[in-house]
Amino acid sequence: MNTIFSALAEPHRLHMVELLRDGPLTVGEIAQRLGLSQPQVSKHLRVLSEAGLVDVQPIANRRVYKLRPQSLQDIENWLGSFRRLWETQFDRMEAYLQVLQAKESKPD
Amino acid sequence: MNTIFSALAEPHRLHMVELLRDGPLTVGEIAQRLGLSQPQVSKHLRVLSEAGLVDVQPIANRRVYKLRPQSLQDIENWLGSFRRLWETQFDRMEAYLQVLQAKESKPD
DNA sequence: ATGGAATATTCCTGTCAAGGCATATTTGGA
DNA sequence: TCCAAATATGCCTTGACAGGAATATTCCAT
Repeated sequence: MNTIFSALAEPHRLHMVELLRDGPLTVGEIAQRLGLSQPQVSKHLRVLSEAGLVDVQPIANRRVYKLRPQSLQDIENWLGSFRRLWETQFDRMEAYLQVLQAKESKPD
Repeated sequence: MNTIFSALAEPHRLHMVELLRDGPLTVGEIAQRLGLSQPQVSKHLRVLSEAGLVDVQPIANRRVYKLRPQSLQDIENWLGSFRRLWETQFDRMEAYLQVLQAKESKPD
């Protein structure tokens, strides 16, 4: 999970992921569309690959990169544990303040 | 979106967010539970706050931090645009390979 | 076999961010 | 008013990472 967020933290990499959302692309195509150098793209793709966000498929000279749906599902699952935060009115702020108050008047 | 991922990319910050999932906490409590120094926690909370991931509520001496559900919803929405990747069998790899083949035999 | 295209890797450099420490700031209590 | 607790901020150092240029690698076509 940490690795995934780190990979997406880089603006160009995030952009690349969003670009691949519409289908697989080769390194050169990505470089061209984003106006980046080829080595730059290769290195970013390496990071994305190691984070499990993309898959490679060598075709002759080129390498076709595509998103790996599993990684996005991982994020989805992680988000799931927070879902009650906005589905229910799960705030607990008031309850917590009372706990603080209790500690005020009766510190351990 | 970029800011959010950057904030979550830091292991300690990710840990803090997961800690706040169970309810609001003060700076000191977070520092204690994660075994971090107080300034360390304050600085990380600042980043999380600027990314819109947490809210603060001053109570006397202390500051109670809580998750901001809206930010998590933002991630959810972002993920939404990728959902068809795993809901439908949206691969396009085969189709793309044919496009590549076409370019092979007929380059521009 | 040779050359050229597509991609990966290496080395180098500059930048930025995290951690540690000290210190400022705010607040309540004696 | 003065002190102590809780938190934030500033300064400094160090490590990691992105970008650029050059080079290595792989593959196809001739």
